[in-house]
Amino acid sequence: MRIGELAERTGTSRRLLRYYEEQGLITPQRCANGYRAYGEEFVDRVQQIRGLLDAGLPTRIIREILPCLNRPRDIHFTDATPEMLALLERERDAMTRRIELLTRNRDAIGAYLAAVRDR
Amino acid sequence: MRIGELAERTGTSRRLLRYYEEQGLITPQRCANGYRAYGEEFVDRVQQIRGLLDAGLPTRIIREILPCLNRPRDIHFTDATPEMLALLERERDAMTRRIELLTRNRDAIGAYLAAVRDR
DNA sequence: TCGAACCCTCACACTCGTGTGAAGGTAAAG
DNA sequence: CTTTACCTTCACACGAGTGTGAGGGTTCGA
Repeated sequence: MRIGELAERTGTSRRLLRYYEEQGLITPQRCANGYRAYGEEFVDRVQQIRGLLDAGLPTRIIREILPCLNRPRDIHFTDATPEMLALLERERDAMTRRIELLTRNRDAIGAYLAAVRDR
Repeated sequence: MRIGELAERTGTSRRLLRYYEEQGLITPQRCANGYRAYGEEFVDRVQQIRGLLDAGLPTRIIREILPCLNRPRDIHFTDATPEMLALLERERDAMTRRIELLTRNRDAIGAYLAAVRDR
């Protein structure tokens, strides 16, 4: 798969895919002509990256935790240092707080919309 | 209340409060000496702004929808144009998608942590 | 063989939410 | 009166994401 197709299938721009690569988040193969070649698994990978970025994690952290998360079954325990685990716990808790905040705000907007509709 | 106290009570920085003002999200009074003077209601207001920013809304949008949301009971139906309502619906739906994404990612991290713990 | 639609790198520049620090005014307490 | 802890504005900088354009290569179908 070349960059255009991956961009289309993940809903990102080519630009952004190159940016993620520059940040060390994905490292596609290269064809003889220099074109990037992505496997099927990159679709999921990119979506996970977008999810984590959206969760507020900086690329720096994502780069570190991605190796632990990218194999759904065969988890990499090896490179999970204690610091890494503590970091993950903190991030998970921050995400929980974030989800609550987001839910409250969404519901506030929802309540407003409902009130207007019932007017 | 001056800026320092508001910053402390809302968990933001003074810098950020000035930025929100610059963006037209809050407009505190001014004392004779030029100091910003905030009323009690700004605590809630700032927290709501932070919630919406965290939800991914840009200040531009927040500036528009805040007048509709800032009075919990006495909602401003008046300035809720159809475009505004459509915007709010879109944002609410985007927030829902965002919550789902965030939850999935948090759970993935949680599952990883649980797996490591059970090793 | 030509053109369209891809791809490449490099680079400048903008937005948005923040941090940080400089240079200076003010207020209150020792 | 001086120190300390506020406050003011202004400005530079960063990270993440994104647009745009220059200058150039590749692939493929008409």
